[in-house]
Amino acid sequence: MSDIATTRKGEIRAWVLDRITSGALEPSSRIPSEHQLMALFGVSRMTVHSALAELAKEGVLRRVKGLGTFVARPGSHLTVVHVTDPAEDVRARGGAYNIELITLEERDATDAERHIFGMAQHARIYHLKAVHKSGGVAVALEDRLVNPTVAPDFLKVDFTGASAFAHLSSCAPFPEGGHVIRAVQASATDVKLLSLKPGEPCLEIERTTWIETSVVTHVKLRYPGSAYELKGAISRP
Amino acid sequence: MSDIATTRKGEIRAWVLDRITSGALEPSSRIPSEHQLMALFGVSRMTVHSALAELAKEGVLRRVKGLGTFVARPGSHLTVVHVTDPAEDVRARGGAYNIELITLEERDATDAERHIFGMAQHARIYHLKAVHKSGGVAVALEDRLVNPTVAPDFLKVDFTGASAFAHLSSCAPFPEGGHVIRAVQASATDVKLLSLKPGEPCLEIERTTWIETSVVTHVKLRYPGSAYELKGAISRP
DNA sequence: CAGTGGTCTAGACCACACA
DNA sequence: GTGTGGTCTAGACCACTGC
Repeated sequence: MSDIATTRKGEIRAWVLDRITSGALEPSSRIPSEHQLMALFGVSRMTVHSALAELAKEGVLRRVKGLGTFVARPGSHLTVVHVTDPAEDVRARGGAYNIELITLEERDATDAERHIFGMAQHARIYHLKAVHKSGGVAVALEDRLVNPTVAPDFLKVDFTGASAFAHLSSCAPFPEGGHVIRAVQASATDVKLLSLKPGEPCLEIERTTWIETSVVTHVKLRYPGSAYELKGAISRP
Repeated sequence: MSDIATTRKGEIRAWVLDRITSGALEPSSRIPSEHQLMALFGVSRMTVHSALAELAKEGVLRRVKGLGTFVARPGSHLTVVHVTDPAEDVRARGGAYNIELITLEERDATDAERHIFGMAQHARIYHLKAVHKSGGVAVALEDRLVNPTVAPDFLKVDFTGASAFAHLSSCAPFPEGGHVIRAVQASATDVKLLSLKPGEPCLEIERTTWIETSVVTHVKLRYPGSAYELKGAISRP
């Protein structure tokens, strides 16, 4: 038995999950229909539906209208990482945060940048480049492009107090996006700005976020490999 | 307007999301109660509840019994990565997959390993170390510990056909777990086994999964930084 | 056609927070 | 107490699948 099921919905959830983990229900096999579970548990159909819909949303089941409910193929678990804000990271660890601005400007977007943002020719763009420091020690290098349409006040932000991340979160809360995580060798610039040893590995996170159809921001964060790890959980939320 | 809302639930979702993204609803502010939205949209309470519960599960809203429904604080987006199986990765890319076993044994667990697995003294453990190859080229180094209690047949698996990941997925589907992603410098062993240039950065993924209270497996995967990226999406699922 | 899941209704009882 | 969200019921109509 897995959960302490106090509700009828919880009972059904637990029943299904137990039968999967115990092997009684194989991947891709069909589970009883809502009507059958209704009779089995003596509950209304809405209750059964709610339990199964929840499990489907969590990726445990796959439901097909007109066909039935099936155990999802495992093999592609979901790993969740909290998207990080270097400024918050430092503060959460109790460090004395400060930022060293390298670039903060409005300029013409390059072809590649216009492509990322889906902008027309001669579009303008905001560009921030900065080093985040904890107690004077560099912990991350941020290189960020911002869409002026979405965050018109970006250049006026006082980055010593509010981070770019926080400001953009208020302009465009709950964005969608994509990201790439990779290990790279530190460039000469990285070595200088992050005070690294030459050739030291860095963890790079490249992230593009958008809301509706407007790309909000594109950012590359580079962390010293020796001092930074990305932690997360594997879950069915 | 954000979604093409064809259902009443979708209408309510879209209404709430629009009012958040447009700034009409600030973070932490209260949104109308289920009864108020019921009257506003002319729908039953279950429909309103379903829409709001969904948004709460996605992290957009925070609901407190007896108090009300509030806009969640943004600032901690969720990034989702698909947990990867090197064997599946290679096959998905159309490469000719093969595996080179380095170690596959049952042995006494070390103190550190017993601590990870929560095992008693003198416990036994399975240990797999292998290089995954695509068309003869090394793409990943796997170093895996397995709990014999959960996967007693692990040593009998034919790893040329089924991957460790797939076998464990069938023993313990939908596990929970945690993981750490980091950039490391290739060790001498890595250089040899993965045919790297000395000092080349590697992406390392360390993952521990468990089901109920049993730790199932602990694995370290090491990828050449020049050839591997971890991609994912930022989302409210 | 019968069976399935997706959605919706108009009620209900409960546990909780606040005044 | 009132108002809130969490859960549940016993129906209903619909769109879809496979036969």
